Amino acid sequence: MAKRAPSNRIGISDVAAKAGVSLATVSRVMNGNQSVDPKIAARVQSAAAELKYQPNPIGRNLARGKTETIGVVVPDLGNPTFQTVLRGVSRAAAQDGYRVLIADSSEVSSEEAILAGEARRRCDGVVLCAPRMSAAELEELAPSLQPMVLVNRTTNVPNSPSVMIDYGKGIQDLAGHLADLGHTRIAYVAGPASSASNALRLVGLEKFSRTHPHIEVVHLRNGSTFEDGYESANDVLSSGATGILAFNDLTAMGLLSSLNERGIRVPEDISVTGFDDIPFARYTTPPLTTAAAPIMEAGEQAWAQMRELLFGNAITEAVRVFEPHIVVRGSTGVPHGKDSTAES
Amino acid sequence: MAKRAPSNRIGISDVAAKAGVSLATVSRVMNGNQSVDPKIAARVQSAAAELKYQPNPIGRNLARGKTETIGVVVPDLGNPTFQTVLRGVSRAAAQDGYRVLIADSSEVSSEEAILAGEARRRCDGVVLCAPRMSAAELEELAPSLQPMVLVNRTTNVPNSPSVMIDYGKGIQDLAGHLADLGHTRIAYVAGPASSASNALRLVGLEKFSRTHPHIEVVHLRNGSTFEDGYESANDVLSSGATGILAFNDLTAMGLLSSLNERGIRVPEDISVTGFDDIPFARYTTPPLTTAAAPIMEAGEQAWAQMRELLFGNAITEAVRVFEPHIVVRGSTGVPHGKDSTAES
DNA sequence: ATTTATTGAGAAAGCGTTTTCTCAATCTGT
DNA sequence: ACAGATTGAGAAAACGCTTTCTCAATAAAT
Repeated sequence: MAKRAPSNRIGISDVAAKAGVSLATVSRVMNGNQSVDPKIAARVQSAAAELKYQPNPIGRNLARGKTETIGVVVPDLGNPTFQTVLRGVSRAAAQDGYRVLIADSSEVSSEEAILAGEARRRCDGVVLCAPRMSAAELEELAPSLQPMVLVNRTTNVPNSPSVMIDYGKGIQDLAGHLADLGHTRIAYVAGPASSASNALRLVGLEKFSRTHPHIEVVHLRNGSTFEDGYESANDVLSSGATGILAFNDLTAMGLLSSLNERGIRVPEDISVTGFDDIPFARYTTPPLTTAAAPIMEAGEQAWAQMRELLFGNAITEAVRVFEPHIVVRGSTGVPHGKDSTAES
Repeated sequence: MAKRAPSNRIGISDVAAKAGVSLATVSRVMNGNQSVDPKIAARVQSAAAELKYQPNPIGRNLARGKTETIGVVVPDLGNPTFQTVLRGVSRAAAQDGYRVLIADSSEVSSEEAILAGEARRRCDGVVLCAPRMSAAELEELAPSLQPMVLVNRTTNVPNSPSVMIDYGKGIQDLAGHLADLGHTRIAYVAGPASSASNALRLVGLEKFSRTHPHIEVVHLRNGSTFEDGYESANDVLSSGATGILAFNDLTAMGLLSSLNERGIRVPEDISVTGFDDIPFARYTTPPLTTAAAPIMEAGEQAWAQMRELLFGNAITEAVRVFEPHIVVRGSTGVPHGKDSTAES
């Protein structure tokens, strides 16, 4: 791009001309550099104001070698979890004057690495949500993405902090809640096998079983949608469990719906819990006991980690863990036959 | 930024050196310029590949005067509507190799104009969702934002296309559906007064009343949340209407919940409709009759409009309107006393 | 075989800033 | 008053590319 187009946009040189100073001085004034005579500074300021001069960020980016923008890579912008992470990151970053570029791989995981790389080149750093990416691929990719922070997974690549939701702890707490109520046979209606957060729940249940040997935990395969939950009813009933841990709120609602149609009372006959505390969880009949994951906070912390990487002195190597907190509503209660809560 | 930091990142000059050609040639090869000897091109390609050279988009942006990025300004990233618009824009733009920078004003409407301007300077164009901005302010802002496309509002500033959801048509169709079922007294439980889409619904109802003079339409003030819907039950019942048009699915669900508690049967005693067709609308009891707004399509079309502005030959001045389509489920039926549908 | 058209690649001028370098002018201390 | 320390502003180099300009080397035409 050479001498074409007289570039109507007004630039730093226009201001310099109007104020009768050099480009360098204008730049200094615009950046609040102190080493400039207040008188001249004022002259530049007013010239800039009169011309409504706005520095061109692109030129600035090149000169400074940074964009004040970070990329957020998500596998699916339609997924409420990632929407919320995105929102948390965006809000927190905005506080520090940073913007967010989105890279939605639309579930095409083969594109993920490329997309992340492109985003990284345009930005000062990347927040990566890539639950399905293999550990090996991540390990290879991570160094080229730094500064990078991971969401809901970790890697042992140096200088790659993470924020995590402790799904294992959440499911443990829910199981504990059912145990406290007196349930002795609990069923976990699992999510998709490929889901990383499902794996974390399984680890949590493992731990639960070890600390509660007298409680039977049966595992049922299932999915993550309302329909999956609906269709799990047969398995649930034949499992003989009185307390059901659904994979998430959606499947819990599906299950609730099916149980309701069959005339099975919740929580009198069967207790049901969800996970996530989506907005509608409180409006089901009965309102759903669930574990609320502080996803937005996680997003905000992802920015905090990124900020550490960008301007931090200390070498951050942290994994910040967020624990879901359970919210008890009407879908859980004392199992049939018992008539008093048994607090542990 | 002068001679500091030997800039470890490999650049175009490294490739040029390795391939034994000039920078210009490397650039030409990287951009698929035909006027380069295939032999040399191959040499450059392999040099680039060996060095894993990736062009720096920032330098490229400056040289080309464009970023292949568009900004999407939304008033609240937590609002499902804007999330969906964002997703639609992002997906469609990605098809053409464009990325999206998000600018969330977090409901601070005083910041909206500034944010939009900043986004514009970093991007090649802006998709603006600013339902609350005054027409005057928009008119003043619009020229400085172009190329710009508006979502769910219009302006008479030249070259400022829009995509719109026709909320008026949607509510008319829902009212028409109730009329067809035989309802003669219909209540509209309005949304927030400040809401632009509420205003559009009112206009639609106006039109409906004109074409259906024999049907009474009463207006009730209300809000946009589940709770608002729940609390509207008294007004609804005392209105004497048998068909209720709730502002949206959320308020409809609140109303449904309250009616259910009072033992009022839906749709036998009262028919209820929502608006939006949120994912849970199909899972209420009874499943909710509602109007589905094709928001994601609108987002996709917003990109289509933007593309026209960016590379289009014709001067686009279009307003693209998307009509909601009603989806009839179990929450509407023939009013008490009638026993057959009366098709119009 | 000589002139003209064509292809192809290098040199260099941007793109709009920031920042280093440089040097004149003003200030300090004695 | 004079050498040395400061302050302050302009000139120019960078940032990493793209693209025009220019010109040598071929191919085509007479």
